[in-house]
Amino acid sequence: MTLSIIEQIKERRKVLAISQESLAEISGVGLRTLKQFESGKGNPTLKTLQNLCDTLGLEIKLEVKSIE
Amino acid sequence: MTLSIIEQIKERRKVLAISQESLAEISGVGLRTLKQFESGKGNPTLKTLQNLCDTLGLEIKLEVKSIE
DNA sequence: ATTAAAAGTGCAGTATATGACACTATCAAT
DNA sequence: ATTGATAGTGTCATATACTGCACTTTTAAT
Repeated sequence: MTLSIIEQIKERRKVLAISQESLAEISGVGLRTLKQFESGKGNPTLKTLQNLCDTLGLEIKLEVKSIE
Repeated sequence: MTLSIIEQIKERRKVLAISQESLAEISGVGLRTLKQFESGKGNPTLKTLQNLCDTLGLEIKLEVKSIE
């Protein structure tokens, strides 16, 4: 059961015990925007994703899919 | 020298020897949109990224950044 | 049961991503 | 030098991402 990108971000935020409000402030992403993602709505841009990931100490990587 | 996400996608397309036009058609991403990305402009949405990655056999992963 | 903090939602304005069309530029071959 | 395929650009219309504000709901604590 692999988590979606958004779910992974949400999990990471919780591991770091940061509120949505704090993450929004630190990352520069609007609180309304963050709330939307975490409640399963929305379709973030790469820039927004990167802002969040940078703040959370996450790295976005592309891997060649293995032939299961 | 780490490549940007977009650059990695471009590289992958070339490895597979697919034209922008083919990739656009297969992935469902507009040709104009794809051209924009590969020429360094634009800020794709996650959905668009995933369409491209799916088609190219790439997987988007989030990793916890190692300390330095 | 109260309370406070955190998370989620409705609405509305602004910015911008997406996409189509037509065009130009570049490249690779003969 | 021509030709054909591929890549890049200008403009514009439409869709939607981003955001703030105000509000409600949920969660977690005493």
